Amino acid sequence: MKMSRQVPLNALRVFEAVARLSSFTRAGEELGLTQTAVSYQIKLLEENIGEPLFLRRPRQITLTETGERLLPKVSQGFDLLGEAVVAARRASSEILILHSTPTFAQQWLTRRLGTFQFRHPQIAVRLVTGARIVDFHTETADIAIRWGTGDWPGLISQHLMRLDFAPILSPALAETHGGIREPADLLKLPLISPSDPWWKHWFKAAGVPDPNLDTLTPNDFGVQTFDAAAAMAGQGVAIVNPAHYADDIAAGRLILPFDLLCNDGRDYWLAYAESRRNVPKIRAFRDWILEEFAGADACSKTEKCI
Amino acid sequence: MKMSRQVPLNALRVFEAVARLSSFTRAGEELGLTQTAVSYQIKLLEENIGEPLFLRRPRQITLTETGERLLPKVSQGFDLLGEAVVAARRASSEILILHSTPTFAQQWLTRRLGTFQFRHPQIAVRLVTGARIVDFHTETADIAIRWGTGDWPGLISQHLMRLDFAPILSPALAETHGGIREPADLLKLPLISPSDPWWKHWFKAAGVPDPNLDTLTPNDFGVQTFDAAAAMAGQGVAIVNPAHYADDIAAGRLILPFDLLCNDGRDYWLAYAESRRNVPKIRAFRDWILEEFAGADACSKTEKCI
DNA sequence: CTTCATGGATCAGTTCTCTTGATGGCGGCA
DNA sequence: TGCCGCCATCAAGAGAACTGATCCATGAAG
Repeated sequence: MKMSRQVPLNALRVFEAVARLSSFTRAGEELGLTQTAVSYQIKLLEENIGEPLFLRRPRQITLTETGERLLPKVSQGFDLLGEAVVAARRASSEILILHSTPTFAQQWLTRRLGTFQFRHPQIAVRLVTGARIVDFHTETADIAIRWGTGDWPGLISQHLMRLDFAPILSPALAETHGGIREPADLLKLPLISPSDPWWKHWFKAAGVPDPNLDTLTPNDFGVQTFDAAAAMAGQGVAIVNPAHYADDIAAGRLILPFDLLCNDGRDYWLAYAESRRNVPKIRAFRDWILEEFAGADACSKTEKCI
Repeated sequence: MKMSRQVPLNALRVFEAVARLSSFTRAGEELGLTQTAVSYQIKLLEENIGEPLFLRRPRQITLTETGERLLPKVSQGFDLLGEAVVAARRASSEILILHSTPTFAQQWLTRRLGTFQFRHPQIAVRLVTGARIVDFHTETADIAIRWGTGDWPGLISQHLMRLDFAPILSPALAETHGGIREPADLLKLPLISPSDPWWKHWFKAAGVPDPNLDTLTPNDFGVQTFDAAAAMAGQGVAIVNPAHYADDIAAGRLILPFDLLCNDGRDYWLAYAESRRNVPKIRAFRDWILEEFAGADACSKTEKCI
C-alpha cells in the first residue's frame, strides 16, 4: 500500500497502545485486534525505525531507550489527532445549517423553530435565507427548504406542504368599489406585484379571461412577505400562500375573498444530500419538521388547479 | 481492516495534504497516490466526521468551516508524529551500542575506536563490557564482540580474529631458576590463574604430562588484562592471547618463550541480529572492523592445536 | 520437579481495504 | 465550441493486514 509512506501511522497507533498497556495482548484487545496483528505491526515499526522498541522480557515487555524517546511525542500526536476529530464530529453535530426561502423562514420557521430547539437543545440552527437554490456541493449547508417539484438528483426530497396561492386583501379595501363578489372584481383594485405569474394562473382558474398582465418578471419569492404587508395596509390585492397568513385571516386583518386555491405543481420540499441522510442532526431536523406538518395537515384543505 | 478503528489515520493524513495544497490532484502527487485514491480517502473522512470538509468549487476546492476547524490540530498532530519518528530514526542511527568482552575492549577496541569515530563522526559508540553474553532479545544492543564458536541462531557472526593462547612472562622472571628452555620449565614458576583451562590445553599441546592443575573455575575472561599486568610485573607466568600484547612483547616488557600458540576452537566473532544486518550504523561498524582485521591479518601467524 | 498458565513469535491462508485506470461531468478559457 | 483542468464514479485487482493454529520460553503452582 502506498499509504504508509514515510510514517507508518497504524503501526504508531499500535505502538502507543502497547507502550501504554505494556502488553501486546492487551493492546490488541483495546484496539480490537489479535495479538498476532499487534506483533506484526510492532515488528513493522521496528524495522521502519531501525531499532527495537521493546525488550521482550519473559512476562512483560519494556520500552527500549528508543521506544522511550518515541513514546511521548507519539502519544501527544495521537491525542491531538483524536481531539481534532472528536471536536469536529461534535461541532458538526451541534450546528445545523438550514437554508430556506425567505418567506417560509419568516412565516413558518421563525414561529416554530423554538420547539425544535427545545427538543434538541444541543443543536444550534443557523438559518440562511435567500432566493437562490443552494448547491450542497459548493456551499456549506446541511438541509434546505425549497420550492419546486422535488426531483433533485443526489438529494432526498420530502414533501412539506402544498404551496397554494390565492388573492388576499384587507377588509377595508374589500368594501370599496362596491365590494368583491366575483373574481373579476379584483381587477378593479390595484394588484400588488402584478407581474407575478401566479395572477395569470389564478385568474385563469377562476374563469376570468386573460387580464393581460405583464408576467415578464419571474416570481422570485423574496417579496411575498412584503406583498402581504402591503395588502394588510390596504394598498391593494396580493397573491400569496394563504396558509402562511392563516393567523392574519383569522384575526380579520386580511380576508381571503374566494376559496379557490391554486397550485402550479411546485410545493415546499425538504431537501438534503442523500449521502448524509443518516447524519444525526439531519435526521433530527427532518423528523421534527415532518412531525410538525403531520400535525398541521388536517387544517390545510387545498384544491389543486392547473 | 480493523485498523482504522475510530480515527481514520490515513484519511487524516490525506486530508492534511489536500488542505495544505488545496488540490486533490497535487496532494496525490505529494503522497504518491492517484487522485482517485485521494478522493476516496476524503470521502471516507467526510463520512466519518459526518460533514463535508471541502467545498468543490469549479477550479479549486475550499475548506468548509468544519475542515477549517479540523486542520490546525491535525497538522500539528502529524508534525509531532513525524518529528517523533524522524528523531527516533536519527537517534537510532547516531548511537551504536557495542558489547564486548572486557579484554578485547581494553586491548583492541580502545586503541582503534578512534579511527571509527573519525570515519563516522555522527555515530557515537557506547561501549558496554561484560563477561556475560548479551541477548539481543532482552537487552539493548546493536552489535557484540564475542568469544565462541560463532554459531548463534538468529545472529550473523563474522570472524574477527583467532583467539590463541600461550604463556607469557617478564624477561626478568625468565632469567630466574636457570631460565626457560622447555615448556616444562614453566612449572617451576608461579602460574597466574592456574585454574584457567587454557593451561591444560597448552601443556598438553606442548607434550608436558598432565600438570595436575585445578580447572574448576571456568575461564571467565574478565581477568586476562590483570593476568598480563601481573606477568609484566614479574609475579608469574600468565596464559593469554599474545596478539593482544604484541606491543609489550616487541618492547621487551614481556616475552613469549615458545612459539606454540594454542586455540581451543573458540575465536572472536562479531555478532548482530540477522534482521538488522542492513541498519546503517551496524553496516558501518561491521565494515570498519572487518577492514581493520583484513589489514592486520598478515601479521597474525597462528597454529591451531586441539 | 513436573505441570500449568501467561505472553510473544511464527506461519500460512484469507479477507477486504485501498489503489488503479478508464470514464464522465462540469466549468473556464481561448 | 472545443479543449483543458479538476474532481467523482465504477469495476477490478493487488497486496497489506488480519486471523487461527501452533510453538516456545518463562515463571508460578502443586
